[in-house]
Amino acid sequence: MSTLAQGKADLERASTAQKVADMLRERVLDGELEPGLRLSEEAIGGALGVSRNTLREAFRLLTRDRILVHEHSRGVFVRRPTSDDVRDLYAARRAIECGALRLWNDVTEARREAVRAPVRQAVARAEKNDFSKTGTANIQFHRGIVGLAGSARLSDESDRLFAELMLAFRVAREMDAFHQTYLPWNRRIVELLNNGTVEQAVLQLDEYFDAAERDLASRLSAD
Amino acid sequence: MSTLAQGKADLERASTAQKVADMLRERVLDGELEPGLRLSEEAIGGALGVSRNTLREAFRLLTRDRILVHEHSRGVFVRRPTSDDVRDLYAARRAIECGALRLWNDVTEARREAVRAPVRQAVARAEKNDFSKTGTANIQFHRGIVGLAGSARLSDESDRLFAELMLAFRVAREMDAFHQTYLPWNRRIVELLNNGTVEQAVLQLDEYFDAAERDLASRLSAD
DNA sequence: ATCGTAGAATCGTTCAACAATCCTACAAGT
DNA sequence: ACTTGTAGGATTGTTGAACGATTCTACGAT
Repeated sequence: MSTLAQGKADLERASTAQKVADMLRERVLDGELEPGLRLSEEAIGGALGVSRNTLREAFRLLTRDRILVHEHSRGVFVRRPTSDDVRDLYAARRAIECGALRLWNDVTEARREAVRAPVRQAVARAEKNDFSKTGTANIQFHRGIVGLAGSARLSDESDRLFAELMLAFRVAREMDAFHQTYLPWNRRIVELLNNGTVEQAVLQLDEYFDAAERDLASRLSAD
Repeated sequence: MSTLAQGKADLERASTAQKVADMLRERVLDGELEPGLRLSEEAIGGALGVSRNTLREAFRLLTRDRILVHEHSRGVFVRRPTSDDVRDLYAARRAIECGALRLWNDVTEARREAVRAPVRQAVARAEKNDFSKTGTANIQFHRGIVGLAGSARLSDESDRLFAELMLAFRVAREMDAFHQTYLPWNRRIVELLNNGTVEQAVLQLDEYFDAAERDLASRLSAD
């Protein structure tokens, strides 16, 4: 049954615009297309071999994800988050994740494990001096927290917030070092959760956001 | 300054696709276009005097807002929320609004007033047996709660959730009566907040979501 | 140095066309 | 009666070209 559902999902993923959007999203998040860069319809469309109309549909999709910004009669640009954007992003995450973490005792064990596992793995890698996937591990931890709420819509929106935050990290040029700093924090939160002191964990998460926001915002405003 | 910013916003609001999307959104939320209805590109485009490509851009915008659903090679349809959708929507609202309400003591007085005012007005109208705007008042109350978080992104996403919920109400055919039922609840929450017992208010809000979700979901599944 | 303007480049929108896909209805077989 | 197969029509997906509208660039005037 699940394989059939998967197959159906694959089939539905046709749409040229969707594929173009996926490719562009990857390029942006990988850093090949730098924040602030303008994406010419003619240039990109020609390079990818799709028509202008189709490309514009792809642009719309990425604008929804806040990866691109659209300026009327000027074109689309790779988003370049400001310190105000960072403030807004962390305000959203604070409400969402603290609200979700509060539900810790009401959810299935599988959902709780989705929070613990990324931290456990990150700790294991750190002990072997392997800091390669430290960025994605941190994000997995927070995705797990959002997942506690049990809403696909909320998880999707959070993914968009994370993607936008990745752009901010790129502008601040502090991607890896940044995530690395906050592994101890994640670890402490998981310990508090395992001890059953959920309210304490929420407060700790709140403090994490304070610190992270200040750190990132200062690097951006200095620019 | 604010008038200049307003003027700029008006100028930027050009875009035919945007205007078409706004018109269609209104028609759907007013109930002229019923949930489940298929929107033919040719028919709608002809009636509104816009080309197919422009109309398709408008469709994309409304798909982002979850007002329409797009099925590959089949067209776009007015969304028809299921009981699973309702479950997901309330799960998202629970996390967001409970997370935001938690911040009651940390925000400006203006933000707190945006929560109190809608309830006060609704109470005043109810005493005069005026139940005309009871629906929008309830939504304004919850918009105020989300606003406590201070994130434009979160408020925008919440508006999308509210719009989707309006569609669910329409399917359940219980729009006004539904909102009316929950005015006492809102009132109690505001009282708890004014008493300084924020944690109590959060719990009360949580219960409200439980009751509202059960109520609406049962009406949908019966259909 | 500031301002204004002509020209180039690019976007916004429309139109027409064709391939790909879906829906409908009807015929054939069990 | 129920499923299966198959044509035909209708609708969507995508392309390409075209033209007015807007923005950008560079050059010259004050």
